[in-house]
Amino acid sequence: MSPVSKGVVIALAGHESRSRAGRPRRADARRNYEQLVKQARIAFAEFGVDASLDEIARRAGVAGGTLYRHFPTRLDLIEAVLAEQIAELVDLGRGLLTVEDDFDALSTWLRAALTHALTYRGLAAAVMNSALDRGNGLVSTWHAEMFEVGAALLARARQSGVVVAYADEADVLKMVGAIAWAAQDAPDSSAQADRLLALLMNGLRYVGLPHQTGD
Amino acid sequence: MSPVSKGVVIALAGHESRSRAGRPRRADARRNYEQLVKQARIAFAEFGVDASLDEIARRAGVAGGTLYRHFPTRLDLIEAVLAEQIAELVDLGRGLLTVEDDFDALSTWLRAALTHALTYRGLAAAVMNSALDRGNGLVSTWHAEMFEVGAALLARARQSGVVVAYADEADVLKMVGAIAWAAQDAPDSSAQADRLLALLMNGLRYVGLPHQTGD
DNA sequence: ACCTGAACACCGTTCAAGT
DNA sequence: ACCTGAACACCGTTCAAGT
Repeated sequence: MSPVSKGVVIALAGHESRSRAGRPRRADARRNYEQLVKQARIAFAEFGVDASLDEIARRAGVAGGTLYRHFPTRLDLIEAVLAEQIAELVDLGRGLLTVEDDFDALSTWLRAALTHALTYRGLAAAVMNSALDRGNGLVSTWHAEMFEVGAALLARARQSGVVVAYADEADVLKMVGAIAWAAQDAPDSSAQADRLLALLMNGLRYVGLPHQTGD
Repeated sequence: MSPVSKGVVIALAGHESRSRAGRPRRADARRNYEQLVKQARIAFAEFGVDASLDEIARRAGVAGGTLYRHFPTRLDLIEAVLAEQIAELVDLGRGLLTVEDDFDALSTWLRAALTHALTYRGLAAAVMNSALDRGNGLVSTWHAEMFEVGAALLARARQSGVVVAYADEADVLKMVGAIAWAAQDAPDSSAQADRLLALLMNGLRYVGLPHQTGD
């Protein structure tokens, strides 16, 4: 509610409380915006990516057209819902960059990224994935920041030799999203996610040359 | 066309050429069935899981109701399209069980499974994933066979000590599906799939105890 | 036994009319 | 500037009527 607590999100999203022209929003527009995000959050948590936009508008107490005015595409609405979570992930990552143990820092952050990716029934994973597909043309500013901090953590661990040299930044983040997607609807969802992450971390860890069978 | 070349598929699917009662299909019903699968294959390849069933029926020259008569759910239609590919994968796996190098055999099969999972715009990966989620209540007979042959290859490699002991059968197959999903829409799709599979194989390979940092 | 095609409920999207 | 609500095109699904 207060400008202070909303500061981070506004800085990242940049369209919560002011229109494209930069002027402050009309009171009803602002209220509608907030209600839409709130109801979208609930709907996405329940139904995942396929949640009905019509239903979200209805629950927010606005007509369909209003939803479209605020969020021209489904992705715009999704991003508004994810913004806060991603900002937290970025903050965590920056803190971890100062932690001594490179591998632990990377491992901790990837675990947090996995937890994020698991939210909203695989929706976050899907968005992460498509953001990574676009390379530099990432979906949003905060995805770019998320990528940067993850890349920094990996690069650091790689340079100090605890992680294999061929581990690519985008690949590793892709794997995290992939794990979330795979474990999403499993009966033992979070347990499986844990095991799959362990498999990934094992693949990342440098333990010397693998013994060759042939030559 | 000949009973011989269609033998495998019929044996697995069990509803191509005869009705549930076991009697041979009427000629028009059989023709419709085949046209529907053929057009579905084309549509799934182009649009992925979300291909319009209406459009498939239209292109097959039948009314909507006819599609529903043959394939009560979307999954039924998808399975009919995937049946042949999965049968080939099972055959390959059985052959690989007699190959000497355990790790190479597993690696080769997982690569083939990944190629399969990449078909139809991620559709095959999604079906594999949901099949694995159901555990013993797998989606279809041929998914059960696919799981069995993959599990056998992994168990063999694990027992001879070239693969880490904690590698779970379902987990590894899940990862293959996940990799396919992740790489699906990437600009360098197949190259990324290769790299991610390499990461997985590195995580599977047993190379001795990882060096501990703490205790 | 099998197919057709109309009917239904639901969806996302657009846009003229309002305030 | 912003919202409403009707209109549109499209979708999956059901089912009575046909052959």
